[in-house]
Amino acid sequence: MSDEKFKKIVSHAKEYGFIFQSSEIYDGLSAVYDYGQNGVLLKNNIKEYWWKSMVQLNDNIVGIDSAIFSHPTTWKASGHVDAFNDPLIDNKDSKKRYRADNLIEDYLQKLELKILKEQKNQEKRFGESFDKKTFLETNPRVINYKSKIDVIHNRFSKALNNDDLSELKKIIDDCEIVCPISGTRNWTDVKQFNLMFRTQLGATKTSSIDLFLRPETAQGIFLNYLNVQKTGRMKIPFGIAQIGKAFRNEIVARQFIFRMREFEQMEMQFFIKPGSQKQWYEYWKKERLNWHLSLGIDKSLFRFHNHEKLAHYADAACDIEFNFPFGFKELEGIHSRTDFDLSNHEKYSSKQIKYFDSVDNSKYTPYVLETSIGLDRMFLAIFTSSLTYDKLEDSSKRVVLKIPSILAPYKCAFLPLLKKDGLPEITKKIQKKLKLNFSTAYDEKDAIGRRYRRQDAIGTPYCITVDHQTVTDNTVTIRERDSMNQERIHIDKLEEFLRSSLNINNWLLNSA
RNA sequence: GCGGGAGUAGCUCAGUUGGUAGAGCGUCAGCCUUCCAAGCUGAAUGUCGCCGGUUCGAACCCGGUCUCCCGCUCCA
Repeated sequence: MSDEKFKKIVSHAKEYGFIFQSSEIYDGLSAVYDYGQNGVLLKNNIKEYWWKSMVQLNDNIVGIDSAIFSHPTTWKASGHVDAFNDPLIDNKDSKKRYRADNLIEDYLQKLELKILKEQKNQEKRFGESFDKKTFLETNPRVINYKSKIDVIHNRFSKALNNDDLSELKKIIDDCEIVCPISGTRNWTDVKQFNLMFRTQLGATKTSSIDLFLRPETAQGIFLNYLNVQKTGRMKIPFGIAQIGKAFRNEIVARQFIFRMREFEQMEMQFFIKPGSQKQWYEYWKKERLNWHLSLGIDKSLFRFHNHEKLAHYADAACDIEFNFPFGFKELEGIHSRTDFDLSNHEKYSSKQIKYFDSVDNSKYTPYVLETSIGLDRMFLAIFTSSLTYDKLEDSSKRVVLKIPSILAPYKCAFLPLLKKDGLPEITKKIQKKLKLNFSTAYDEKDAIGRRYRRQDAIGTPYCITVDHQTVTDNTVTIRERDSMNQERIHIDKLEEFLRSSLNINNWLLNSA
């Protein structure tokens, strides 16, 4: 059902020049998409709206644009070399895939539980005379389990350190680990999945070093923390914002532009005093939701989702989820990243990354509060929630992209009512005065009603139509996209009209 | 990666048992029209996802491959 809607969204995005599959003439590239002539305008407008709300309206937030390449040690310090490296194994009967390391860990945990069970049984039997220590040291079954755990654990950590995949498989075989679903031991080989893209810096083989394309933009901010803090004379609390591309070799990338291999993030790292993270976490949760609501999108399409399993760097984390056609999914993440990143970079670089707080003469590694929104997901959220099929009174239909007008690719379209009597020339003259300050479109082909519908389909909020009356009194009609209402207005008042209704800061202030 | 479904014009799709492709909408040129896609005239557009095989002959049958969708799996 929402399948249908999703299909329509994808085809509308293509038909009207918003999103094309990348390299389509060569059959495309999996999970890579290009933004078309209208898509790029919408995308840029989203960026601008975010950037202004973050950098321009907050005195204590500055922006940077860091390189996609960074020193390879960055990803060791960040934990991505470890965390983004998964050994996976499939069960051929149940067709389920597991992380090989998780299977072994689960197995080890089961052995521990067995020991505990033995211990509890004995406790029940002997009551107060039960001596835990001697029991654990002398009970033959416990000793057996323990030595088993030791052996497996040793082999396991060795295999992990050496990236020995066949040893992992062997451990799974030796331990007779079965698939929880099928109950069989019919496993494939263990395969290594690295979620980071590799590339080389340097033109010749001998002089080149291996690099990763960044899997998140955040590290570029952490690497520049000292530079920005010192040169910008920044005082905690302060933030660094960035918009940029990130790359992940997702095992399965799906759902149109929701999960792409190359994607763009808009994120802000807010540096704070240790201990204040809870307060700032709540602050940014509220702030970020308000930002979304300021665009006028239905409140019920958003919800918070708290992470139960936290990432390796976080002490609290939640997502702002959006109700996409395929359900509520992450749109933006708000993470309390502690001092994990900065202190690790401190460790790996042997450079001191500290802040001297002259308020209380303390010196500390700042904590970090992150807000990170997927630009492509934001695009998709706007696009899917805006695409509507109106039924008009005369039972005809129209397709309208009811996007927030400040995000629209074109703010207005200039349409001569007829393609004669000098109307096109007058129209172009009026447009010329406004096109410097506003993104505008011009169309003179076909009946006026058809042209209105064309603009509806790409979300143009206003159509300005020039007719014969314009020639005599310099007035034009402004037709509004959603209501289809028309109003006559003098051409000298056009700019003021557009300015007031499309003022970004008004939108932002409305949310505050 | 596994299982299921799909790929024919810009979009949505038709194509009977194999005989080298059509429709609607859209697009383009023009006519007509003083305001909400539906009037008139004319036109363009596809190596039927790609490669190979079977066949006298393949959009259709077979194999491989790429891509998309759904479900698993994964998701700093």
